[in-house]
Amino acid sequence: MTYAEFSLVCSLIKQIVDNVMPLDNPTKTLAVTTADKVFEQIQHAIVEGDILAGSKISEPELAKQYQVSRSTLREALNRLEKCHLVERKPNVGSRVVECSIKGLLELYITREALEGMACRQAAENMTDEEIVDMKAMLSQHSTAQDLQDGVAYYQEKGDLDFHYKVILGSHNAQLINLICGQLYHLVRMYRCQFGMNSPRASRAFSEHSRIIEAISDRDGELAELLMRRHIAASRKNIENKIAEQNKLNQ
Amino acid sequence: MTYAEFSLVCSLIKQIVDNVMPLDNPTKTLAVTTADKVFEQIQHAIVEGDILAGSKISEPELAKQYQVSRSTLREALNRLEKCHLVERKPNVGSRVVECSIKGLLELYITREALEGMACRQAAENMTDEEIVDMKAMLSQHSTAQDLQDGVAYYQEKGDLDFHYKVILGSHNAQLINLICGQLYHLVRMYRCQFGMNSPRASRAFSEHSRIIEAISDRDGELAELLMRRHIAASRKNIENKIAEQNKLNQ
DNA sequence: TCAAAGCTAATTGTCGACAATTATAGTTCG
DNA sequence: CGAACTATAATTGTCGACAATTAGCTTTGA
Repeated sequence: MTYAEFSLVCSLIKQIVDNVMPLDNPTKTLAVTTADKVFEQIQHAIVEGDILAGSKISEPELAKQYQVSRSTLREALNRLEKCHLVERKPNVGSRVVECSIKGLLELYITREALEGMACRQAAENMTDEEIVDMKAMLSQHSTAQDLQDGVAYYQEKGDLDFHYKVILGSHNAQLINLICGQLYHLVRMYRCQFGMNSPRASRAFSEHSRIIEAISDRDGELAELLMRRHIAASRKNIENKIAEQNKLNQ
Repeated sequence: MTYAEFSLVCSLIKQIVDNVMPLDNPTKTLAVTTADKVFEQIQHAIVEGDILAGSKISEPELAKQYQVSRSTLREALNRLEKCHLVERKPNVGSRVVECSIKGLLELYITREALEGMACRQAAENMTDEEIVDMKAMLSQHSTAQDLQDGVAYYQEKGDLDFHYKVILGSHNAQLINLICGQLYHLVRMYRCQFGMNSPRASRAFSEHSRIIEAISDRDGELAELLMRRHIAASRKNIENKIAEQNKLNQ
């Protein structure tokens, strides 16, 4: 196999992977144990609403459904609990987390705090290569409208890619773990369940580019401010939609 | 039993509990299952360094030591993983988390972000009763120097009480869970292992009272700013100490 | 002598069964 | 008729054993 052929195969594989599970974390480690695989399957099912939010989880039933023993399933449930997708009460059982408006707003408040700080840290700690890479990604996204099919999909992916790159750029393991490993599963769940493929795309793009500029200037304070505004704008956008809907219902 | 007697007993019980496990979270739910109890015991052992940081955990050994089956011990390990006190690699095993200076600083950066936001939310969401309660606590701490024994102890407890009250005052379940349920176990671990009964007590006290003032004025922006400075000051204090020690070693 | 391969021992992951707790349905009493 | 109690069924927690994987040591070959 020539190197050119090898590269082609690699890019094809990457494309397939991106399409099959495009919204997964960059922190995700590939599942080696069966509990891991079951965890991922249930995670997808919860995020996409195949298992209803707020519903009770029957251990024997799910174990049978996924063809594993109850111990293995419990192991999977433990990981789901770690990323706040299920809650467990001792001697009572597990429930899928509920999606409430209050919960959604609390999540955005928390994101504002954490990602704001991550952005400040990114301005301080990102390598020059990482910054170049991020600029390249952004300019690629700006010319990506010719990808006719699945525009909303690519918008969401573009947004996530940007945020992930900033978070990883903080080089702060604590922040990375909290945001990518825990919060973002919930974010994705809310996006799926509330059908939030936000129509803020164009504005978000210009906000993204200003944030990158601040990071590139190594201006941590500005970078944090802009990221917080960016997330707060999303939150207010949601609040407005809710207020609108309430007005219609009255 | 008269009501007066009942009250006396209650206060005595509270005092005992406070002394036995004074530094525990307000979010802690009492252990009902044996896995819970084992979890708490190992947690204490890790935080206080009885189980060395960075050391490998042998499941069979610990199971025998705590007189439980390996499944139960694994359940406990899962909860320890949830509060970032142990890390697990599939098919390899669990290790107690390492205490590094980098990790400590990352932890404080994260606290700054989260507690800063919690403080802003507290200014917006705390009830008047909660504010009164917090002011009372502060004035009690200011006159508590007559508690001769264990000054450092009471200083630490006072500091934690203050922070807990602010965090709970945010009324944001996400923030409360992240900070109290996860970060603070690590904070306590670092405090124990690095012997950090900070000598910033007097300055910290005045900082606390200014924060409460801002909350009382419902000035969220100022409250956040002051809390972030308060935590950043702790961090810088640590950084200075480390720099000092490095100079001595050279 | 050093590196690599193979083997043994120990550790982790998974399973099914039993014990303890909780939920449910039926019954009885006021 | 409704509320409280009781007995049964179902679910969760815990246990010990087996399978799969990894680590350490010995052996073999260059």
